[in-house]
Formats: sequence, C-alpha cells, structure tokens
Amino acid sequence: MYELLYQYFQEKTDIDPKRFDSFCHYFKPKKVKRNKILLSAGDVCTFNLFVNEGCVRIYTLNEEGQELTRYFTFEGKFGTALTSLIEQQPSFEYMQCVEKSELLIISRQDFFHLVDTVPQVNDVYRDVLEMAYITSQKRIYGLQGQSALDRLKWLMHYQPRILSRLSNKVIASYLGVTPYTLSRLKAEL
Amino acid sequence: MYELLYQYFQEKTDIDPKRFDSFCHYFKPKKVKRNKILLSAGDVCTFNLFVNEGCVRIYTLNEEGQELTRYFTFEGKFGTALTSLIEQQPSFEYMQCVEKSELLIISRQDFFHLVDTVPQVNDVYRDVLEMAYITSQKRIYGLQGQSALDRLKWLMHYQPRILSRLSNKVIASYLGVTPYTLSRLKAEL
DNA sequence: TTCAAACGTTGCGGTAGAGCAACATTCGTT
DNA sequence: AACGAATGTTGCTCTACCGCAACGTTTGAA
Repeated sequence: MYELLYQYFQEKTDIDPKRFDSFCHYFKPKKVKRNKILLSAGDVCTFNLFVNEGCVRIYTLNEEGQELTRYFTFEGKFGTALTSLIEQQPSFEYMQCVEKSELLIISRQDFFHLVDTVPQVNDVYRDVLEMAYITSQKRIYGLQGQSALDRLKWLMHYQPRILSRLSNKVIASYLGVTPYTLSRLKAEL
Repeated sequence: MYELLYQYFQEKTDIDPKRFDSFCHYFKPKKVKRNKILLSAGDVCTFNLFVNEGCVRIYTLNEEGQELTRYFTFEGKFGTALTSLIEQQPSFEYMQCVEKSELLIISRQDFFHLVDTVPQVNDVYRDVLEMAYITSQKRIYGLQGQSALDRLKWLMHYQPRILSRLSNKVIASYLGVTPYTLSRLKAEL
C-alpha cells in the first residue's frame, strides 16, 4: 500500500522505515472510478494526494466553458489543486481521475502538521513546490513561445505517457488547442 | 538599508529584531544601473535577490530571438531565476534591471544555509515558492484561456505599476503579443 | 452482442494576431 | 539644447488556429 510513497520519500530525503511508519497512516488509501471528480471549482481544496495507480487531471473552465488542463499526476507523484490548498480559497480548478485510480489522500490539516513537525515531510513539500514551479515555468515559455506543432513534438518526446494513455480531447486541452487542431497536427506529423 | 527586508520577514514570520540582525548581513547591498544584465542565459544562477528599489525583469529568448518575459520583481519582493537556482543547471532565463535599482543580494550557498538553519528563512522560502507557483498558475490559465485584450485589461486592473512604469516593448513580451499588437490593443480600449 | 453516446477526422470559411514597411515620437548622451 | 537611436504607431497582407457541420470510429453499459 505504502511502497511507492516510501520510495518517494527515500528518493527525496534521508528517511528511515521507523520514521516513515510513524506518519504514513495519515495517508488514507482510496479507490476511485474513471472520470470521478475529486474536487469541483468553487470548493476549497482540503487534501493533498499521492497517486499509487492511475492518473489525476487538474483543469479549469474559462468563460466560454472550454476546459484548460494544467497538469496530469501519474503513479508515484503528488498532485492537488495547490493554489486552493495554499490559499484556502475556493478553487478555480477541478480535479478528476482520468483513469481508474488508487490514491493516498491526506487532509490539509494533517499534511501541514507533518510539514511543520517532520523535517522529511518539510523537505518533500519543498521539493513538490520547487518541481511544480519549474514545470509551470516550462509550460509558460512553451505556451508563449512555441507553435502548437512544436508543443506537440515536445510532448511526444518528454511526456509520451500522456499521448499513449489519455484521450485526444484531454491532450488538446493540455496543449492549449482545440481537438480539431490536434487531430490535424497529428495528421501532418 | 534592511528596513524593507525586515518588514518582509515581519509580514511572513514571527521574527524578532535580534534574530533578523543575526543573519541579515548575508544580504549584500548593490546599486545597479538601468538595463544592466544580472544573469545571462547559459550561466548558472548563484544568488537570490531582494529589490529595495527599482525593478528586475526575468525573461528568455525563444528560437526566433523573441523576448518572452516571465516576471517583474518590484521593490519589497524577492526575485531570481528560480529554476536555475534550484536545479543548478545553466539558466535559460536572463535577469535584467529595467530601472536603476538598489538590490540586496545573497549567494545561493548562504541562502540555502539560512533556509536549513533559520526557521523564519525556511518559512520565507516556502512562501516565495508558494507565491511563485500561484502566480505561474494564473499566468498559464491567462495565456491559455484569454484573448490578448482580456490579458491587457487584467494587467491594467491588477498590475497597473507594470503599465505605468515599463516600456511597451517589455509589456508586450510579458503579455505574449508583439509590440505592434499591443499598440493596436491600447488604441481600441 | 448490440447500439447509443462520446470521441475523432476533415472540408470549409472566419478571425486574432503576426510581421513588414514607413513614418512619428521619445529618450539618453553629449 | 540638439541629434541619433531606440521605441511606438498604423496601413496592409498573411497565417495559424478556431469552430461549425457532416461523417466515421470507438467505447462501455445493458
């Protein structure tokens, strides 16, 4: 149940099994069906999650009702509507399982309690923030500076999982193009 | 010299003057001319900075040589090429003073030493990362989901300093449009 | 195993913004 | 204060991407 999470802590910190066992029970396992909405826009995000199996998508809707996907969390990673979790304001983001998934869920309160009391969790949170930030930066420069075709090629090279496991509709909303355009781009590759 | 920085720590943490005095000498004052490049792409970023006065811009060049601006740091805030500072890889970002500025500069080594040994600096770094992340998210959704005109209106409302203090060229590269387009958008407001 | 609903593809026309050129304006330097 | 260089404006044309419509394909629930 906690193997992947332990592995994650091992990679990022100097944790030992005893220490890990002292807090891992705060993470509650949960099996979730495909397409299940974990958080809706307007709700305040009160949990952090770690994906044991499957994939969680974080997205928003703009005024025209289009879906804009910000991030996919696959197995072995943390993911949540961080902005709402941090600010404790109603989320503008949705969280959705895009595959049948097995998650480890920890409440916001428990999570920040651990961040403040367990140095290894503090380190992991720092790493999560740093990586989330770096990923965002690369995405900003990609959206601002590259053509849709270049972004697709980048995705094929660096995130092939996304292309092989997820639907075109969802991939298009991640690349910032319509499904029509994605379909045409794929044809001209 | 350190008033603004102390104020910043006061807002974010439970610091007291004695504690602050014990580490603030790690931040070295530096006066910098307008347009001075503080970091070039290709160099590894080895410092963090706090702006006492003026404005620092962080931007990159895409393959066509266009400037894409990621962020402006005004007085009273931290700013640096965070990605390179964290990863210790050559930066793809430039840092440039866009106004005559007065900075407080701390080396990467000293900064992370303080993060690891002074709880209040750890808190400040966490806050910096959280805010940097949240700002990035809003920018991604803005770039992906809004028209150039909507982004300009957003900027007028939430970041009027940028419009009043900086050049159109630089504002355009922040909004993700050409200076031509920005000029036309302003005309039709 | 079937069949409706969701998803993917493609032709066609529309639109936001790019990019050149030519001119106007502002700004930094002496 | 004067002048050259950088910046800003605007007409014109061009292109990447959008978005509808119509049709083909996959999927998952009974």
